[in-house]
Amino acid sequence: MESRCENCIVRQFNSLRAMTKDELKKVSDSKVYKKIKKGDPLFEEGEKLDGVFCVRDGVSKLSKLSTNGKDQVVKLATKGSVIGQRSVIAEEHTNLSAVAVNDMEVCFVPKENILSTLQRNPDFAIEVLRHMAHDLKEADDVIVNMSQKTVKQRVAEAFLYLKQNFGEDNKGFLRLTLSREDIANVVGTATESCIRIISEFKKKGYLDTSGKKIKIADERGLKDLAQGF
Amino acid sequence: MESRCENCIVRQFNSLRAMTKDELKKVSDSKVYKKIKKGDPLFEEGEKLDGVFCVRDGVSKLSKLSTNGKDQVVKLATKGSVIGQRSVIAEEHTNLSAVAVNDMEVCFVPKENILSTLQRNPDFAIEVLRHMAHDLKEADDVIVNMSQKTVKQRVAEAFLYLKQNFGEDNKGFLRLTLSREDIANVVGTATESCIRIISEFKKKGYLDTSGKKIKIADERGLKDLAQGF
DNA sequence: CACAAAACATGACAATTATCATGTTCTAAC
DNA sequence: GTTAGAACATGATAATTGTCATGTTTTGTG
Repeated sequence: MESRCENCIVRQFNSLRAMTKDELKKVSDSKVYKKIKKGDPLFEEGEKLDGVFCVRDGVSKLSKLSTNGKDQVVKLATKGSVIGQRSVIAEEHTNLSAVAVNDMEVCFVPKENILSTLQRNPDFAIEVLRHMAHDLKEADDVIVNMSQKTVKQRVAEAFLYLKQNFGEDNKGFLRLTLSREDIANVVGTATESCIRIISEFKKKGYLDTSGKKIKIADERGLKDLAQGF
Repeated sequence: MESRCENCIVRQFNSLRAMTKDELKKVSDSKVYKKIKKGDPLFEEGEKLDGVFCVRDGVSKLSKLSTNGKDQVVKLATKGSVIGQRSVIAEEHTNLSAVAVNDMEVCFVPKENILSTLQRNPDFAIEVLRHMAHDLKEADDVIVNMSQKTVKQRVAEAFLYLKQNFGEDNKGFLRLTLSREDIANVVGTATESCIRIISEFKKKGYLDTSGKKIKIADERGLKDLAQGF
Protein backbone atom coordinates (compact mmCIF):
# COMPACT_ATOMS: atom_id res chain seq x y z
CA MET A 1 0.00 0.00 0.00
CA GLU A 2 2.78 2.35 -0.94
CA SER A 3 2.22 5.65 -2.69
CA ARG A 4 3.72 8.99 -3.64
CA CYS A 5 4.43 11.56 -0.95
CA GLU A 6 2.90 14.19 -3.18
CA ASN A 7 -0.48 12.54 -2.62
CA CYS A 8 0.04 11.51 0.98
CA ILE A 9 -2.54 12.93 3.35
CA VAL A 10 -0.57 12.63 6.55
CA ARG A 11 1.90 15.12 5.13
CA GLN A 12 -0.70 17.82 5.79
CA PHE A 13 -0.11 17.40 9.50
CA ASN A 14 3.63 17.84 9.53
CA SER A 15 6.39 20.07 8.29
CA LEU A 16 6.69 18.23 4.98
CA ARG A 17 3.75 20.24 3.73
CA ALA A 18 6.10 23.19 3.28
CA MET A 19 8.17 21.30 0.72
CA THR A 20 7.99 22.18 -2.95
CA LYS A 21 6.79 19.64 -5.51
CA ASP A 22 10.33 19.02 -6.61
CA GLU A 23 11.55 18.44 -3.10
CA LEU A 24 8.68 16.09 -2.38
CA LYS A 25 9.44 14.16 -5.51
CA LYS A 26 12.96 13.56 -4.28
CA VAL A 27 11.69 12.49 -0.90
CA SER A 28 9.23 10.17 -2.54
CA ASP A 29 11.93 8.57 -4.65
CA SER A 30 14.25 7.93 -1.75
CA LYS A 31 11.80 7.11 1.02
CA VAL A 32 11.40 3.56 2.28
CA TYR A 33 8.03 2.29 3.35
CA LYS A 34 8.09 0.06 6.43
CA LYS A 35 5.65 -1.90 8.52
CA ILE A 36 6.49 -2.20 12.17
CA LYS A 37 4.83 -4.73 14.43
CA LYS A 38 3.38 -3.87 17.80
CA GLY A 39 6.15 -3.95 20.37
CA ASP A 40 8.99 -3.66 17.84
CA PRO A 41 11.37 -0.72 18.01
CA LEU A 42 11.85 1.93 15.31
CA PHE A 43 15.13 2.78 16.98
CA GLU A 44 16.81 2.61 20.35
CA GLU A 45 18.14 5.35 22.59
CA GLY A 46 21.68 6.24 21.59
CA GLU A 47 21.43 5.10 17.98
CA LYS A 48 22.59 7.29 15.14
CA LEU A 49 19.69 8.01 12.81
CA ASP A 50 20.19 8.30 9.07
CA GLY A 51 16.80 9.85 8.56
CA VAL A 52 13.41 10.53 10.01
CA PHE A 53 10.24 8.48 10.21
CA CYS A 54 6.97 9.86 8.96
CA VAL A 55 4.12 8.04 10.69
CA ARG A 56 1.37 6.97 8.29
CA ASP A 57 -0.51 4.81 10.74
CA GLY A 58 -0.25 3.49 14.26
CA VAL A 59 1.30 4.97 17.36
CA SER A 60 4.83 4.98 18.73
CA LYS A 61 5.96 5.69 22.26
CA LEU A 62 9.11 7.76 22.63
CA SER A 63 10.78 6.92 25.88
CA LYS A 64 14.00 7.24 27.79
CA LEU A 65 15.54 4.84 30.23
CA SER A 66 16.11 6.34 33.66
CA THR A 67 19.10 5.46 35.81
CA ASN A 68 16.74 3.57 38.13
CA GLY A 69 15.91 1.21 35.29
CA LYS A 70 12.45 2.54 34.55
CA ASP A 71 11.28 3.67 31.17
CA GLN A 72 9.78 7.15 31.02
CA VAL A 73 7.50 7.80 28.06
CA VAL A 74 8.12 11.37 26.96
CA LYS A 75 5.78 11.56 24.00
CA LEU A 76 3.35 9.54 21.92
CA ALA A 77 3.66 9.99 18.17
CA THR A 78 0.72 9.28 15.94
CA LYS A 79 -0.35 9.56 12.31
CA GLY A 80 1.27 12.62 10.76
CA SER A 81 4.09 12.91 13.28
CA VAL A 82 7.67 12.99 12.16
CA ILE A 83 9.95 11.05 14.48
CA GLY A 84 13.67 11.59 14.78
CA GLN A 85 13.78 15.20 13.53
CA ARG A 86 15.51 16.42 16.62
CA SER A 87 18.46 14.11 16.43
CA VAL A 88 18.84 14.47 12.65
CA ILE A 89 18.88 18.24 12.91
CA ALA A 90 21.19 18.37 15.88
CA GLU A 91 23.31 15.65 14.23
CA GLU A 92 23.41 13.81 17.52
CA HIS A 93 22.60 10.32 18.62
CA THR A 94 18.97 9.87 19.60
CA ASN A 95 18.11 10.65 23.18
CA LEU A 96 14.96 8.54 23.06
CA SER A 97 13.84 5.07 22.04
CA ALA A 98 10.85 4.67 19.75
CA VAL A 99 8.70 1.55 20.10
CA ALA A 100 5.48 0.72 18.26
CA VAL A 101 2.50 0.69 20.60
CA ASN A 102 0.40 -0.97 17.93
CA ASP A 103 1.07 -2.05 14.35
CA MET A 104 2.55 0.85 12.44
CA GLU A 105 3.12 2.00 8.91
CA VAL A 106 5.92 4.52 8.48
CA CYS A 107 8.01 6.05 5.74
CA PHE A 108 11.70 6.39 6.38
CA VAL A 109 13.07 9.56 4.80
CA PRO A 110 16.89 9.79 4.48
CA LYS A 111 18.36 12.73 6.30
CA GLU A 112 20.02 14.13 3.16
CA ASN A 113 16.57 15.00 1.89
CA ILE A 114 15.74 16.84 5.07
CA LEU A 115 19.05 18.63 5.48
CA SER A 116 19.31 19.82 1.89
CA THR A 117 15.75 21.08 1.90
CA LEU A 118 16.47 22.95 5.13
CA GLN A 119 19.35 24.68 3.35
CA ARG A 120 17.36 25.62 0.27
CA ASN A 121 13.81 26.20 1.35
CA PRO A 122 13.38 28.73 4.17
CA ASP A 123 9.66 28.03 4.36
CA PHE A 124 10.43 24.44 5.20
CA ALA A 125 13.01 25.45 7.79
CA ILE A 126 10.53 27.79 9.42
CA GLU A 127 7.84 25.14 9.39
CA VAL A 128 10.19 22.69 11.10
CA LEU A 129 11.10 25.38 13.58
CA ARG A 130 7.44 25.97 14.37
CA HIS A 131 6.90 22.30 15.04
CA MET A 132 9.94 22.13 17.24
CA ALA A 133 8.81 25.25 19.08
CA HIS A 134 5.49 23.57 19.68
CA ASP A 135 7.15 20.40 20.96
CA LEU A 136 9.27 22.49 23.29
CA LYS A 137 6.23 24.19 24.74
CA GLU A 138 4.58 20.85 25.31
CA ALA A 139 7.71 19.56 26.99
CA ASP A 140 7.66 22.56 29.33
CA ASP A 141 4.08 21.77 30.23
CA VAL A 142 4.98 18.18 30.95
CA ILE A 143 7.79 19.30 33.23
CA VAL A 144 5.40 21.45 35.23
CA ASN A 145 2.81 18.70 35.45
CA MET A 146 5.35 16.12 36.51
CA SER A 147 6.75 18.23 39.27
CA GLN A 148 3.68 19.97 40.58
CA LYS A 149 0.81 17.53 40.20
CA THR A 150 0.01 14.42 42.18
CA VAL A 151 0.06 11.00 40.57
CA LYS A 152 -3.73 10.95 40.67
CA GLN A 153 -3.94 14.23 38.80
CA ARG A 154 -1.44 13.04 36.23
CA VAL A 155 -3.35 9.82 35.62
CA ALA A 156 -6.51 11.87 35.10
CA GLU A 157 -4.67 14.09 32.64
CA ALA A 158 -3.28 11.10 30.81
CA PHE A 159 -6.78 9.83 30.05
CA LEU A 160 -7.96 13.25 28.95
CA TYR A 161 -4.90 13.43 26.72
CA LEU A 162 -5.66 10.04 25.22
CA LYS A 163 -9.21 11.08 24.43
CA GLN A 164 -8.14 14.41 22.98
CA ASN A 165 -5.37 13.05 20.80
CA PHE A 166 -6.57 9.62 19.77
CA GLY A 167 -10.32 9.90 20.12
CA GLU A 168 -12.97 7.35 20.96
CA ASP A 169 -14.55 4.53 18.98
CA ASN A 170 -18.28 4.38 18.32
CA LYS A 171 -18.89 2.78 21.72
CA GLY A 172 -17.11 5.59 23.50
CA PHE A 173 -13.97 3.62 24.33
CA LEU A 174 -10.58 5.26 23.95
CA ARG A 175 -9.23 4.39 20.55
CA LEU A 176 -5.69 3.96 21.82
CA THR A 177 -5.39 1.13 24.30
CA LEU A 178 -2.28 1.22 26.43
CA SER A 179 -1.23 -1.36 28.97
CA ARG A 180 -1.34 -0.27 32.59
CA GLU A 181 2.41 -0.40 32.58
CA ASP A 182 2.62 1.97 29.61
CA ILE A 183 0.23 4.38 31.27
CA ALA A 184 2.34 4.23 34.41
CA ASN A 185 5.41 5.02 32.31
CA VAL A 186 3.68 7.99 30.73
CA VAL A 187 2.58 9.28 34.11
CA GLY A 188 5.86 8.50 35.80
CA THR A 189 4.67 6.24 38.58
CA ALA A 190 4.79 2.61 39.68
CA THR A 191 2.54 0.25 37.73
CA GLU A 192 0.74 -0.80 40.90
CA SER A 193 -0.03 2.79 41.82
CA CYS A 194 -1.42 3.35 38.36
CA ILE A 195 -3.63 0.27 38.54
CA ARG A 196 -4.88 1.30 41.96
CA ILE A 197 -5.82 4.74 40.74
CA ILE A 198 -7.62 3.35 37.70
CA SER A 199 -9.60 1.07 40.03
CA GLU A 200 -10.45 4.04 42.19
CA PHE A 201 -11.54 6.07 39.15
CA LYS A 202 -13.81 3.20 38.13
CA LYS A 203 -15.39 3.09 41.58
CA LYS A 204 -15.92 6.83 41.56
CA GLY A 205 -17.51 6.74 38.14
CA TYR A 206 -14.84 8.65 36.23
CA LEU A 207 -13.90 5.66 34.08
CA ASP A 208 -15.51 2.54 32.72
CA THR A 209 -13.68 -0.52 31.51
CA SER A 210 -14.42 -3.55 29.42
CA GLY A 211 -11.47 -5.87 29.28
CA LYS A 212 -8.51 -3.75 28.32
CA LYS A 213 -10.70 -1.07 26.78
CA ILE A 214 -11.23 2.06 28.80
CA LYS A 215 -13.99 4.64 28.49
CA ILE A 216 -14.13 8.09 30.01
CA ALA A 217 -17.43 8.19 31.87
CA ASP A 218 -17.18 11.59 33.56
CA GLU A 219 -14.96 13.97 31.65
CA ARG A 220 -15.95 16.98 33.74
CA GLY A 221 -15.02 15.09 36.90
CA LEU A 222 -11.66 14.04 35.52
CA LYS A 223 -10.92 17.58 34.40
CA ASP A 224 -11.77 19.00 37.81
CA LEU A 225 -9.62 16.40 39.46
CA ALA A 226 -6.70 17.13 37.13
CA GLN A 227 -6.98 20.83 38.03
CA GLY A 228 -6.94 19.99 41.72
CA PHE A 229 -10.57 20.37 42.79
CA MET B 1 28.13 50.42 28.24
CA GLU B 2 26.38 49.84 24.98
CA SER B 3 28.12 48.60 21.87
CA ARG B 4 27.71 47.14 18.40
CA CYS B 5 26.43 43.58 18.02
CA GLU B 6 29.15 42.98 15.46
CA ASN B 7 31.68 43.20 18.28
CA CYS B 8 29.62 41.55 20.98
CA ILE B 9 31.25 38.50 22.49
CA VAL B 10 28.15 36.84 23.87
CA ARG B 11 26.89 36.46 20.31
CA GLN B 12 29.42 33.65 19.91
CA PHE B 13 27.35 31.50 22.23
CA ASN B 14 24.02 31.79 20.46
CA SER B 15 22.40 31.53 17.08
CA LEU B 16 23.16 35.14 16.18
CA ARG B 17 26.65 34.08 15.24
CA ALA B 18 25.21 32.69 11.99
CA MET B 19 24.04 36.13 10.90
CA THR B 20 25.82 37.97 8.11
CA LYS B 21 27.48 41.32 8.76
CA ASP B 22 24.61 43.12 7.11
CA GLU B 23 22.02 41.35 9.18
CA LEU B 24 23.94 42.03 12.35
CA LYS B 25 24.17 45.69 11.45
CA LYS B 26 20.39 45.87 11.22
CA VAL B 27 20.02 44.09 14.53
CA SER B 28 22.51 46.45 16.08
CA ASP B 29 20.63 49.49 14.80
CA SER B 30 17.27 48.36 16.09
CA LYS B 31 18.24 46.62 19.32
CA VAL B 32 17.51 48.20 22.67
CA TYR B 33 19.91 47.80 25.56
CA LYS B 34 18.26 47.30 28.93
CA LYS B 35 19.29 46.85 32.51
CA ILE B 36 17.03 44.70 34.62
CA LYS B 37 17.19 44.66 38.39
CA LYS B 38 17.32 41.50 40.44
CA GLY B 39 13.77 40.28 40.94
CA ASP B 40 12.28 42.28 38.08
CA PRO B 41 10.55 40.48 35.23
CA LEU B 42 11.65 40.53 31.59
CA PHE B 43 8.17 39.35 30.72
CA GLU B 44 5.27 37.46 32.23
CA GLU B 45 3.65 34.20 31.20
CA GLY B 46 1.00 34.84 28.57
CA GLU B 47 2.46 38.08 27.25
CA LYS B 48 2.91 38.67 23.55
CA LEU B 49 6.58 39.25 22.78
CA ASP B 50 7.68 41.68 20.10
CA GLY B 51 11.19 40.36 20.08
CA VAL B 52 13.80 38.30 21.86
CA PHE B 53 16.23 39.10 24.64
CA CYS B 54 19.91 38.42 24.23
CA VAL B 55 21.48 38.05 27.66
CA ARG B 56 24.74 39.98 28.02
CA ASP B 57 25.10 39.53 31.73
CA GLY B 58 23.24 38.11 34.69
CA VAL B 59 20.85 35.18 34.96
CA SER B 60 17.12 34.83 34.38
CA LYS B 61 14.82 32.10 35.62
CA LEU B 62 12.18 30.93 33.18
CA SER B 63 9.23 29.59 35.09
CA LYS B 64 5.62 28.61 34.74
CA LEU B 65 2.84 28.90 37.25
CA SER B 66 1.22 25.59 38.10
CA THR B 67 -2.50 25.28 38.84
CA ASN B 68 -1.61 24.64 42.48
CA GLY B 69 -0.12 28.11 42.69
CA LYS B 70 3.51 27.09 42.69
CA ASP B 71 6.12 28.37 40.31
CA GLN B 72 8.11 25.76 38.47
CA VAL B 73 11.46 26.91 37.11
CA VAL B 74 11.95 25.23 33.75
CA LYS B 75 15.27 26.72 32.75
CA LEU B 76 17.96 29.16 33.82
CA ALA B 77 19.24 31.46 31.09
CA THR B 78 22.67 33.00 31.38
CA LYS B 79 25.13 35.10 29.39
CA GLY B 80 24.79 34.28 25.71
CA SER B 81 21.30 32.80 25.94
CA VAL B 82 18.54 34.13 23.77
CA ILE B 83 15.22 34.28 25.62
CA GLY B 84 11.84 34.32 23.95
CA GLN B 85 12.84 32.65 20.70
CA ARG B 86 10.25 29.96 21.04
CA SER B 87 7.28 32.24 21.32
CA VAL B 88 8.50 34.64 18.61
CA ILE B 89 9.01 31.78 16.19
CA ALA B 90 5.75 30.05 16.99
CA GLU B 91 4.05 33.46 16.98
CA GLU B 92 2.34 32.54 20.22
CA HIS B 93 2.05 34.15 23.62
CA THR B 94 4.85 33.17 25.95
CA ASN B 95 4.34 30.01 27.96
CA LEU B 96 6.85 31.08 30.58
CA SER B 97 7.69 34.04 32.76
CA ALA B 98 11.23 35.39 32.83
CA VAL B 99 12.51 37.00 36.03
CA ALA B 100 16.01 38.28 36.74
CA VAL B 101 17.77 36.20 39.39
CA ASN B 102 20.44 38.86 39.71
CA ASP B 103 21.07 42.18 38.00
CA MET B 104 20.99 41.69 34.27
CA GLU B 105 22.06 43.39 31.08
CA VAL B 106 20.14 42.36 28.00
CA CYS B 107 19.61 43.51 24.45
CA PHE B 108 16.09 43.44 23.15
CA VAL B 109 16.01 42.50 19.46
CA PRO B 110 12.75 43.21 17.60
CA LYS B 111 11.18 40.12 16.11
CA GLU B 112 11.17 41.56 12.57
CA ASN B 113 14.93 41.22 12.57
CA ILE B 114 14.72 37.60 13.59
CA LEU B 115 11.89 36.60 11.31
CA SER B 116 13.26 38.26 8.20
CA THR B 117 16.69 36.74 8.77
CA LEU B 118 15.08 33.34 9.18
CA GLN B 119 13.49 33.80 5.76
CA ARG B 120 16.65 34.93 4.03
CA ASN B 121 19.52 33.16 5.71
CA PRO B 122 19.22 29.36 5.88
CA ASP B 123 22.37 29.10 7.95
CA PHE B 124 20.74 31.21 10.61
CA ALA B 125 17.56 29.15 10.48
CA ILE B 126 19.54 25.96 10.87
CA GLU B 127 21.53 27.43 13.72
CA VAL B 128 18.31 28.38 15.51
CA LEU B 129 16.97 24.92 14.83
CA ARG B 130 20.06 23.36 16.37
CA HIS B 131 19.65 25.42 19.50
CA MET B 132 15.99 24.55 19.76
CA ALA B 133 16.82 20.87 19.21
CA HIS B 134 19.27 21.09 22.05
CA ASP B 135 16.72 22.75 24.33
CA LEU B 136 14.26 20.04 23.48
CA LYS B 137 16.69 17.32 24.43
CA GLU B 138 17.38 19.02 27.71
CA ALA B 139 13.68 19.32 28.36
CA ASP B 140 13.29 15.57 27.77
CA ASP B 141 16.03 14.92 30.28
CA VAL B 142 14.32 17.13 32.83
CA ILE B 143 11.07 15.25 32.33
CA VAL B 144 12.78 11.95 33.04
CA ASN B 145 14.55 13.32 36.10
CA MET B 146 11.41 14.88 37.49
CA SER B 147 9.41 11.72 37.19
CA GLN B 148 11.95 9.07 38.03
CA LYS B 149 14.26 10.59 40.61
CA THR B 150 13.67 11.31 44.24
CA VAL B 151 13.69 14.85 45.57
CA LYS B 152 17.05 14.19 47.18
CA GLN B 153 18.54 13.07 43.88
CA ARG B 154 17.12 16.09 42.12
CA VAL B 155 18.55 18.49 44.70
CA ALA B 156 21.94 16.84 44.25
CA GLU B 157 21.64 17.24 40.47
CA ALA B 158 20.64 20.86 40.85
CA PHE B 159 23.86 21.70 42.65
CA LEU B 160 25.94 19.81 40.11
CA TYR B 161 24.11 21.72 37.39
CA LEU B 162 24.84 25.03 39.09
CA LYS B 163 28.51 24.21 39.32
CA GLN B 164 28.69 23.01 35.73
CA ASN B 165 26.83 25.94 34.22
CA PHE B 166 27.76 28.87 36.40
CA GLY B 167 31.03 27.79 37.91
CA GLU B 168 32.67 28.59 41.22
CA ASP B 169 34.43 31.66 42.55
CA ASN B 170 38.02 31.59 43.74
CA LYS B 171 36.95 30.30 47.17
CA GLY B 172 35.09 27.39 45.63
CA PHE B 173 31.61 28.77 46.22
CA LEU B 174 28.99 28.44 43.52
CA ARG B 175 28.98 31.62 41.50
CA LEU B 176 25.22 31.67 41.16
CA THR B 177 23.47 32.03 44.49
CA LEU B 178 19.83 31.04 44.48
CA SER B 179 17.44 31.33 47.39
CA ARG B 180 16.27 28.06 48.90
CA GLU B 181 12.86 28.82 47.47
CA ASP B 182 14.27 29.17 43.96
CA ILE B 183 16.16 25.92 44.29
CA ALA B 184 12.98 24.26 45.49
CA ASN B 185 11.19 25.64 42.43
CA VAL B 186 13.87 24.30 40.14
CA VAL B 187 13.74 20.89 41.76
CA GLY B 188 9.97 20.86 42.02
CA THR B 189 9.56 20.40 45.72
CA ALA B 190 8.41 22.24 48.83
CA THR B 191 10.78 24.89 50.14
CA GLU B 192 10.95 23.18 53.53
CA SER B 193 11.88 19.86 51.98
CA CYS B 194 14.62 21.58 50.02
CA ILE B 195 16.01 23.28 53.11
CA ARG B 196 15.94 20.01 55.02
CA ILE B 197 17.86 18.22 52.30
CA ILE B 198 20.46 20.96 52.11
CA SER B 199 20.94 20.68 55.87
CA GLU B 200 21.33 16.94 55.52
CA PHE B 201 23.87 17.38 52.70
CA LYS B 202 25.84 19.72 54.93
CA LYS B 203 25.84 17.19 57.76
CA LYS B 204 26.96 14.44 55.41
CA GLY B 205 29.74 16.57 54.00
CA TYR B 206 28.44 16.95 50.46
CA LEU B 207 27.97 20.70 50.80
CA ASP B 208 29.46 23.58 52.73
CA THR B 209 27.78 26.89 53.34
CA SER B 210 28.80 30.34 54.41
CA GLY B 211 25.82 32.61 54.72
CA LYS B 212 23.87 32.22 51.51
CA LYS B 213 26.91 31.01 49.62
CA ILE B 214 27.09 27.32 48.95
CA LYS B 215 30.12 25.23 48.10
CA ILE B 216 30.22 21.71 46.74
CA ALA B 217 32.45 19.80 49.14
CA ASP B 218 32.13 16.28 47.75
CA GLU B 219 31.30 16.26 44.06
CA ARG B 220 31.85 12.53 43.70
CA GLY B 221 29.43 11.88 46.56
CA LEU B 222 26.78 14.14 45.07
CA LYS B 223 27.14 12.50 41.69
CA ASP B 224 26.78 9.02 43.14
CA LEU B 225 23.76 10.11 45.08
CA ALA B 226 22.19 11.67 41.98
CA GLN B 227 22.69 8.38 40.14
CA GLY B 228 21.04 6.47 42.93
CA PHE B 229 23.94 4.86 44.81
C1' DC C 1 21.53 51.36 64.81
C1' DA C 2 16.81 49.65 65.05
C1' DC C 3 13.39 47.08 63.38
C1' DA C 4 10.29 44.94 60.17
C1' DA C 5 10.21 41.69 56.67
C1' DA C 6 12.08 38.08 54.37
C1' DA C 7 14.72 34.02 54.33
C1' DC C 8 16.27 30.07 56.68
C1' DA C 9 15.64 26.22 59.84
C1' DT C 10 13.54 22.39 62.32
C1' DG C 11 9.93 19.55 64.64
C1' DA C 12 5.59 17.02 64.41
C1' DC C 13 2.42 15.00 61.79
C1' DA C 14 -0.38 13.70 57.75
C1' DA C 15 -0.72 12.40 53.09
C1' DT C 16 1.10 10.38 49.16
C1' DT C 17 3.48 6.94 46.86
C1' DA C 18 6.63 2.89 46.30
C1' DT C 19 7.62 -1.74 47.32
C1' DC C 20 6.82 -6.45 48.26
C1' DA C 21 3.77 -10.23 48.45
C1' DT C 22 0.17 -12.77 46.72
C1' DG C 23 -3.76 -13.92 44.06
C1' DT C 24 -6.72 -13.55 39.93
C1' DT C 25 -7.74 -12.97 35.11
C1' DC C 26 -6.60 -12.67 30.48
C1' DT C 27 -4.17 -14.19 26.28
C1' DA C 28 -1.53 -16.42 23.00
C1' DA C 29 0.65 -20.74 21.50
C1' DC C 30 0.39 -25.44 21.28
C1' DG D 1 -9.35 -26.66 25.14
C1' DT D 2 -4.95 -26.59 28.09
C1' DT D 3 -1.61 -24.27 29.90
C1' DA D 4 2.27 -21.07 30.73
C1' DG D 5 3.24 -16.47 30.98
C1' DA D 6 1.89 -11.91 31.00
C1' DA D 7 -1.11 -8.48 32.60
C1' DC D 8 -4.14 -6.97 36.06
C1' DA D 9 -5.53 -6.45 40.86
C1' DT D 10 -5.28 -5.67 45.83
C1' DG D 11 -3.50 -5.85 50.65
C1' DA D 12 0.08 -4.66 53.97
C1' DT D 13 3.75 -1.95 55.00
C1' DA D 14 7.54 1.24 54.67
C1' DA D 15 9.59 5.24 52.71
C1' DT D 16 9.19 9.67 50.90
C1' DT D 17 7.41 14.07 50.79
C1' DG D 18 4.19 17.87 51.94
C1' DT D 19 2.01 20.79 55.35
C1' DC D 20 1.55 23.46 59.35
C1' DA D 21 3.51 25.51 63.26
C1' DT D 22 7.05 27.87 65.37
C1' DG D 23 11.49 29.81 66.13
C1' DT D 24 15.94 31.81 64.51
C1' DT D 25 18.84 34.36 61.48
C1' DT D 26 19.70 37.50 57.86
C1' DT D 27 18.82 41.52 55.14
C1' DG D 28 17.46 45.83 53.66
C1' DT D 29 15.72 50.40 54.80
C1' DG D 30 14.64 54.55 57.30
